[in-house]
Amino acid sequence: MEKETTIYDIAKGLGVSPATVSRALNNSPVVNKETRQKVFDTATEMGYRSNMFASNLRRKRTHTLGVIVPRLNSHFMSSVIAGMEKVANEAGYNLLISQSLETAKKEAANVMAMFNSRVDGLLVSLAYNTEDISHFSPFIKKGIPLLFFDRVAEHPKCTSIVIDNMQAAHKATSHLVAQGCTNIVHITGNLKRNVYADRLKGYKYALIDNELPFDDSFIISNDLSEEAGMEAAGEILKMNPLPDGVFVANDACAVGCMKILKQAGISIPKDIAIVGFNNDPVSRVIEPNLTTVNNPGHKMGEVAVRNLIIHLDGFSDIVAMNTITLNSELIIRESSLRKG
Amino acid sequence: MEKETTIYDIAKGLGVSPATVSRALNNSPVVNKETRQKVFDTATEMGYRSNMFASNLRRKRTHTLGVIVPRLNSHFMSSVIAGMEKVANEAGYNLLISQSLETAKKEAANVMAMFNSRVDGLLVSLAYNTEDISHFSPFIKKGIPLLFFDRVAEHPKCTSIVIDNMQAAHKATSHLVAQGCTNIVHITGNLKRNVYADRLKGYKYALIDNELPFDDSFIISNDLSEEAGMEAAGEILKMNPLPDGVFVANDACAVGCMKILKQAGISIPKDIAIVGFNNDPVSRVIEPNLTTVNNPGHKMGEVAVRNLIIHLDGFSDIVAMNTITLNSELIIRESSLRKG
DNA sequence: GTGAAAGCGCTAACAT
DNA sequence: ATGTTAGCGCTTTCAC
Repeated sequence: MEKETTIYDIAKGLGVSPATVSRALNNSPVVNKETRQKVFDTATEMGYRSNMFASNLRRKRTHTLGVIVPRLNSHFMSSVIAGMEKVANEAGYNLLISQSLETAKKEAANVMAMFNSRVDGLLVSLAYNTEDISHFSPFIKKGIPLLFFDRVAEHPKCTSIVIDNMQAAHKATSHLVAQGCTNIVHITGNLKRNVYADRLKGYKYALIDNELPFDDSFIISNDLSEEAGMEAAGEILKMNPLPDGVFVANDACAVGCMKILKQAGISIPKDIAIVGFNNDPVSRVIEPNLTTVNNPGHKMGEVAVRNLIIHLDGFSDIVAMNTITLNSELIIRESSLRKG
Repeated sequence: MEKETTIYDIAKGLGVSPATVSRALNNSPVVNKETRQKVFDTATEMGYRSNMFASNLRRKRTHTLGVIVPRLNSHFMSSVIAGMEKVANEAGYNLLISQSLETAKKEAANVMAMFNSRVDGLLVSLAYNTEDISHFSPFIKKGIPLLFFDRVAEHPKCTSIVIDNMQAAHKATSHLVAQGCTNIVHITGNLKRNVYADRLKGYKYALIDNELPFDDSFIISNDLSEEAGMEAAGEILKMNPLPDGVFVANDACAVGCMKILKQAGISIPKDIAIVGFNNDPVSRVIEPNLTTVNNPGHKMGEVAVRNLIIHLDGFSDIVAMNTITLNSELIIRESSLRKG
């Protein structure tokens, strides 16, 4: 391994001081244009690369953002990450990504790892079964910005990026009502997570606002996997009378559900109309195409990182803006269209 | 922001030297058992966390692996990343992830960023239009391990992790032949990428081995997006005679193709049998379910990182093992089943 | 088994 | 506009 070039080598080669080289390399406005050009030229020539550790050690900033997500391999999450990476990369930040695999335990371990890696800020979407957020206290105590997205937690010091899940669910359910459904089942996940609790609320209030009865026995709660959707379909088929609409809190589960219903000879949307959530690619492939709520993952990732960086660079009082809500819209497809 | 505890604080509090604290914290065998215990105790008590920059600055290792992928938000890629993250996390390594967005230019920029971040190793899947791999030379020159996966490049100093794309494509095509197809179109991507070149070869040799003619006019080349698949279907519909089989180099494109063919009243698999590639979730949703090749992304990610780490820890001569081939299998579903 | 001290490469006062 | 200097927190010889 050949020796690394340092700013001292450049300084020596150019007959200037290391400080000037450092300033030039960091585009400090005070340094002479010509000097800067010379520094850049010899830096390239000598194969110089900055040593981020030395720099970080001095500056006490890492230019690295931590990201903790439940799982990486869902369409929604990978879109979020893609959006985050884009903005972070453009702003010269790195992303340190880890998955909690939906368990609070691994989430806590990841938080500590992020803490020890001294990330400048942390972006989190909570695991399925996280009960409280005390494991984030090292960040909060130290004043390191902590930002939640999608599956968020309430905390006075933290910003959240979300869509209006309640409103979206309200629209989705009202749409089913408008299509003539009066007997609507809702399939949801762990109600500790805001996204599912809010979607349930939206469903409930939509029924009430449309003067339809709300009944707990019409709520099916599971892990929202495709398999869970197939099982839920089994339950639905046993109901008497058969429901005429199903609002599912994600698309994967909706798809599983539709598969079984179709197998059982149910006509969608004629017998049962279905609405999903997320606008996953499968929603445009399943037949009939699935009505769903577009969940802007890529944008959510962009917004989350942009806000965090603005705050880190000192341009925003993040406390003043505790929740950022992105727009989502209902995408109506054949799975719910019974009229017009 | 309260002051960070350093090893000096621990040393002072304990009446020993910082050197001893450092040794204890790093489990050096020379340090006294009791001293070590005391050090650990006060470290915890004082809320000490190691400063990786100072440590890295001295040790010249980052325990960070760079990953460059074309896009993050495909099922295959996010599975790869999930597998990588799992193994890296367990081994105490961090992952620095960036996307080339399928352009050679951004890929080169990412490579430099990774180089400047001093990753201990680099894992790459090439962009769609990368022509040569000269932009990786900083890594090769410095002897920093460079590992390609899926979309790989030949290089004597680099290991590649792949599936046997040719064999998989051969099986896929032979399967179509076995189902009675004699007129098989192949839709593929940029032939500079090994994955597409090899799949084309497998298709070609399968035809030859089955004594069917190989004809360039049966090759459609595009970017393999769903939209491209829809356009390709248009071309197919213009062919006379109509082909009776289509082997597509990925599932997204196959799905787009199927949508249009079905709209045009073509019966799948009776009129045209279809086989895709990757075993994307959509393949189990499209109707009829798509026959496809399972591409073990999660495993590929695990294997790639595990190999890299073993090499970094000095237990393997990575040069001795230039290509690692994972198993893939043909998953036969209704889209190609015309017999039995 | 432990300590003293040098230095990894960089940045930011402060001085000129 | 540029130079001097003092660390950032850690590891690692070299002594003892």
